Amino acid sequence: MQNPTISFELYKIFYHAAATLNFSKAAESMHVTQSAVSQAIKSLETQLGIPLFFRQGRSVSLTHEGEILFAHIEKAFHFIRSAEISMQNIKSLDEGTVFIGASDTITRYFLMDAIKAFHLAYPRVKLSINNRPSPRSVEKLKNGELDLAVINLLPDSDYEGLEGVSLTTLEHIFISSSPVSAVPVTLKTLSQHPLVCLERKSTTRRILEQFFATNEVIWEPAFEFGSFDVILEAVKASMGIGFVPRKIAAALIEAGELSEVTIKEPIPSIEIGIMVNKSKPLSLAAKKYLEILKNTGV
Amino acid sequence: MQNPTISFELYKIFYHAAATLNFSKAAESMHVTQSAVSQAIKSLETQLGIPLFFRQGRSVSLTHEGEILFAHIEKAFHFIRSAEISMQNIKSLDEGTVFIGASDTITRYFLMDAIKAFHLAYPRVKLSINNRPSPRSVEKLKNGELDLAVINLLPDSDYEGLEGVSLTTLEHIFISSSPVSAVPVTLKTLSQHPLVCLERKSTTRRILEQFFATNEVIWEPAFEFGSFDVILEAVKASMGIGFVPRKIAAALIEAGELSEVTIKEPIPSIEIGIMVNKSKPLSLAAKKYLEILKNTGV
DNA sequence: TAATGATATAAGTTTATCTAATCGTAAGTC
DNA sequence: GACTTACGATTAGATAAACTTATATCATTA
Repeated sequence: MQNPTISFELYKIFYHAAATLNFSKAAESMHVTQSAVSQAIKSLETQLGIPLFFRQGRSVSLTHEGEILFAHIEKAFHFIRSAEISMQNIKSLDEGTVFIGASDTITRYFLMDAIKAFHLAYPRVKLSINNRPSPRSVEKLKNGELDLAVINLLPDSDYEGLEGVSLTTLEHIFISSSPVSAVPVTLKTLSQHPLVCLERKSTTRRILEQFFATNEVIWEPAFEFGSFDVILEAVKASMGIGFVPRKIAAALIEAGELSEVTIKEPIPSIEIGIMVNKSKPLSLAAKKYLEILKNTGV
Repeated sequence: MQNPTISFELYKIFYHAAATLNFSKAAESMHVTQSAVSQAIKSLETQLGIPLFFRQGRSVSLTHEGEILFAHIEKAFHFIRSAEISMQNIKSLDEGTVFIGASDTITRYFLMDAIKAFHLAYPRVKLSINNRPSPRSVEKLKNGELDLAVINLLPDSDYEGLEGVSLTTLEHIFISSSPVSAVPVTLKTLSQHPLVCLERKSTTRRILEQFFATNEVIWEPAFEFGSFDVILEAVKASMGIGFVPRKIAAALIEAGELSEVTIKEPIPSIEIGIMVNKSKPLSLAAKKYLEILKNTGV
């Protein structure tokens, strides 16, 4: 006798009936009639083959077996209630997490304002920022680990299953501690100076290599560092000419601590884009973050 | 927006779907079609207003929110499952408790065999024997604390709401350490001897008092004790003539350690009966115990 | 004794759930 | 690359479950 399992809905009704020990009040609290509760309880008792209540006159009480059942169902009920509260909170942005992938650089220079604004607007929603190089973020996006990723859009990459929009253009410049020339110099001229750049696997480095290759200039970096911070310091210390996104050097150039070295050849720029997984529905929180990110004029 | 609450049944379906991450398999395990699961999940997502799964191609996975929901629902599910297992066990007499009320004396001399037999037959079912005087057992029976009570049936008691059957008749006799007379003596004669009897509130004592009163014989006990064991010892020590249920003295009379003192006047006897609460359904275990009790020739 | 407060029951209706059939799509296979 | 398989979505109609209304029943209380 493989029984057609008992509907969980009956347990909900049982919970209310057992908790109040009054079918009419239980019915009221569930917005149904007393008759419905009465029938549901009867059905549960029949299906279990065990009487759960005993009715004496106008009051009902639990049988011993009913109490055993209630002890279990009560716990189950509370877990379901807390599940529903959790879902409520997620909807009202009172809890939840947005999983974001982005490189260190992008996080620091493009996401920070949005992160701050989001936290101000929805202080209970966590932002889990996964700092990985763009290709890793793309992977994680594809297998659903991330809600969204802000990455360097590379023309030859495989973005199947994803979709996104360009957020901004990342312009690169050369910088030095003091002006090199009043007029733009050629790349060839520039390559005579020691160059300070990011380590090999980075996007910025790839841009740089491609730039030299396209213009058929032989070069070699004098220094390689892991972060733009260190590069800026190195350039300030006159160790050489640096290659960084304009945005990163902007403040220091403004302050007169660094100078831009203009180049005759047009420096390639790259797109920064927001990507999401086409088949993964965006949570409300993620949508809100996206909104803020797009509005926080980058 | 006071929402018509979500059917718990949907959570059951969600549990299976999330646990297998395969709607078809989940459907199979619930003996429904894949379509039903698909629709139920969709309905749950709609009602919650939160996507729970993301479908990419032929595989589904949980969204972050889906995982949060699952974490809760999983626990609830297990509690319900254990509730159902408990109910199963109760039905198969693999667990459960029978609550029985009876006086010490009745328990010892009338229930013990049945208790042993029951325990042998259903070793996992507990017997909770509540040893109280009969009137207390009747009270507890009325308010549902007991499944059944074995009590002295007194003609003037209020057994409303209860029902029961007579189990046996409790015959009382007088006993002494050695034969008093070859022929029955009168109650008056007997009252000349020191009498050893049970304490005032007991049923046996009441019977005795009533017996003397009916026959208009003035008397006073020489000794009052709290249990029949002590009375038997006192009589054996020739401290006086005792008044006890025949059943209790039978073995000792048989062994020649005590003698019955026969009386001219007919000694009243009392009925011992099994009572249950009319409106409280008997558990299967209680039914089985009753059965055994009735068959264990008392 | 009548009124009240509670549950049970019967009949009919509504609603929710399920099935069957079909489609769409990604992933394997030859 | 075409074929096949595995899986989920969708639709429409069928079925069963759940609910409501109305009434009966019963014990308590006024």
